[in-house]
Amino acid sequence: MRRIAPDRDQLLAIIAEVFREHGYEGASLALIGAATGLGKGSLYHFFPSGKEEMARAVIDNIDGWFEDNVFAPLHDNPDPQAGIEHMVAATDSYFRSGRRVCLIGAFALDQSRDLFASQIRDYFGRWVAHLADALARAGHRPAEAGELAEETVAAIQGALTLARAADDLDVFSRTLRRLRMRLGLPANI
Amino acid sequence: MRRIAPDRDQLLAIIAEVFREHGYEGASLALIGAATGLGKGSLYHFFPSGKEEMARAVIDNIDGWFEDNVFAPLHDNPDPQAGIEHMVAATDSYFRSGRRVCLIGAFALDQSRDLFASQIRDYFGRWVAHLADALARAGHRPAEAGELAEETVAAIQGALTLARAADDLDVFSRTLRRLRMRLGLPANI
DNA sequence: GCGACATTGTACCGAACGGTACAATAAGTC
DNA sequence: GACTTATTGTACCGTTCGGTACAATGTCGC
Repeated sequence: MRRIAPDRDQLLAIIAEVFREHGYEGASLALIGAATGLGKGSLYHFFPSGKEEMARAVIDNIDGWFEDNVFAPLHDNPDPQAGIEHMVAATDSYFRSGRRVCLIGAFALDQSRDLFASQIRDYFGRWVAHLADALARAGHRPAEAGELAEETVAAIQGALTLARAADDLDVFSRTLRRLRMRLGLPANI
Repeated sequence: MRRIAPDRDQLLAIIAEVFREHGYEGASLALIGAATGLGKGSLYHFFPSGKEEMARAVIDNIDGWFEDNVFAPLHDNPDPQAGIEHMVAATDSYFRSGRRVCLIGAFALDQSRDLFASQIRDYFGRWVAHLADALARAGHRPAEAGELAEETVAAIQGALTLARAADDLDVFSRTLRRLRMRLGLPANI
């Protein structure tokens, strides 16, 4: 019964890639069908409310990944520095060193933000909050920790945009290197 | 006869706003027609190659505005600090303190980047190059100036994304304040 | 085997898409 | 006035859009 669960993760990953590459409007059901190998019958079986439900599920899935691999380590690791280190590494890995774009960031920019406003706000809000918390525990003053957290998350988003605009992956790795320094992490791991 | 878009610059500004809000795919000719008050006959009269030509003209128009109001001051002002100050003010003004999104940045994220790749790369490349030049003239070591310029442009893009995601304009103004400090500008003007 | 449910392919819908054709009208210019 | 060009409205094109209907097939417990 529940064995669709592991498959569902793969399915959502494929659909996410289509949304990532084409945006919400540009990701047609034809593209999604071609990428997943599923016809409309199957797609509407798994997502009865159609494209919007697919996008919502994709965002939830990404949010869950970040919750497990980024936010929770930031919050749970008794050593805040180690948690932050983990965040940087997971971020680099997730965005494939700049090859991948942030789907939720891309959604935030156009009209589709209105559809998913609360999910988008929640995702970025939790990222900033958990990072600020870890920075505060690492010794930063609370106000400074909040600003540095916001600056860090924004820098990652901006680096993804700029890396894709310039078609130069080094933009992203340079940004992570600078952030690492600013966050008080050792230069190399 | 009352014209809604008397001159080309105003027309392009209106079309730009539609692309900004809906993205390239989402900006339908119906939306563009409604926003400009022009029917398809007029739109195809001014832009014979259709939507792609409209987008290209809009990007050129934005690029030209930045050339005149941001890049040239950075390059021409004999006082590099004053040029950088001008850039920050013009940027704040152009993006309406975070209310507006960067159309070219948004285009860079999805599939439409492929259509406009060279224009997008050029825009950001010149922004970074001119800012780096001004920073070098202001006393930064060349390598450091390049990194700081890249960091600054990326931070602006990221702040626009985050401000819209969080629906909080303060994100943008806080970012500009931090950038101002890092760029060696006085805290207040 | 059976029945129950999960999954799929396919044909179809109305609406919207980008784009074209072209005649009607407006605006100069002489 | 007439001639020329710029601009516009409208009807239309083929295609694709997101979405629906539903019968056929697969998969499972029993």
